[in-house]
Amino acid sequence: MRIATYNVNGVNGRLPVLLKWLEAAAPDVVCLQELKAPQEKFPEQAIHEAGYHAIWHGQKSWNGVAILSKSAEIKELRRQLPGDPEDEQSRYIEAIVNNIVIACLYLPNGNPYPGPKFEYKLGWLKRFTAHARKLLAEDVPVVLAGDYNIMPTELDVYKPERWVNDALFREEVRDAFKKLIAQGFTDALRKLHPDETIYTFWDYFRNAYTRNAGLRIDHLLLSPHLANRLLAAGVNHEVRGWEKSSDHAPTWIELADE
DNA sequence: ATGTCCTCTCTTAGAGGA
Repeated sequence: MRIATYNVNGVNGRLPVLLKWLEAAAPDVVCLQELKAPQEKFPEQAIHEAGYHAIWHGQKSWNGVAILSKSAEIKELRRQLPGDPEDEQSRYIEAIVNNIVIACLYLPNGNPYPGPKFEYKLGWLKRFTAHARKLLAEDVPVVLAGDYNIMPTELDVYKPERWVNDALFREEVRDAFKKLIAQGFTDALRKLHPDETIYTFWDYFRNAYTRNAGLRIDHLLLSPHLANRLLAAGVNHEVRGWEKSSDHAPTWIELADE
């Protein structure tokens, strides 16, 4: 079973790229972020015609998350991160697919640092960590997949020294990621490729992709059950080179059948 | 500071976000 996460950066603007990738990679489950589309503008029909069921939580202009599934039923659990009823940003959706809890998240960017956006990011991380702890306590298989907007270590940044005061790499944010992991989650790509340079994002500016000036900010974290089933993990980095591509590349894992 | 590309609007240019 293959599960992928992909920040599409505009689900309608990137629809040809998304469909081309879905056909080529044929993942079983997909978490999408940055739909940048209101609920009613999600390209439901095109996704269905590509062979996928879908649930999504849209928002005008920004954010927006979706879960796609090729064959298995999607049973929605929630479409909001618990802990703040005031939070109206569409950044979280959660469902059961194939007996696995799939949490699809789009963590706040948090720039500029310091400021209210950075504080919002830290608050979101705190709520997310608490919710992830609850999921673990339920003792069910869980994947936390999405755009975390966090480079966990220096290995995940092309030039770490330039990013120390950026909200994607600030110490507070990396510490929060460590705490999340320490609860019992496994960073799937790092487990299988501990020393490799792996990026999932390349800025549109300054030919970042051709220079391979990238960041690893899209992650799939696995509960202990699933970490034992992990067979392979990688990035479809070539997708980033396609015309009219998102600035992210799809990131995936392969799990053994039970 | 800048670069690029998305979406939306007091729309065909500029703002805001990443």
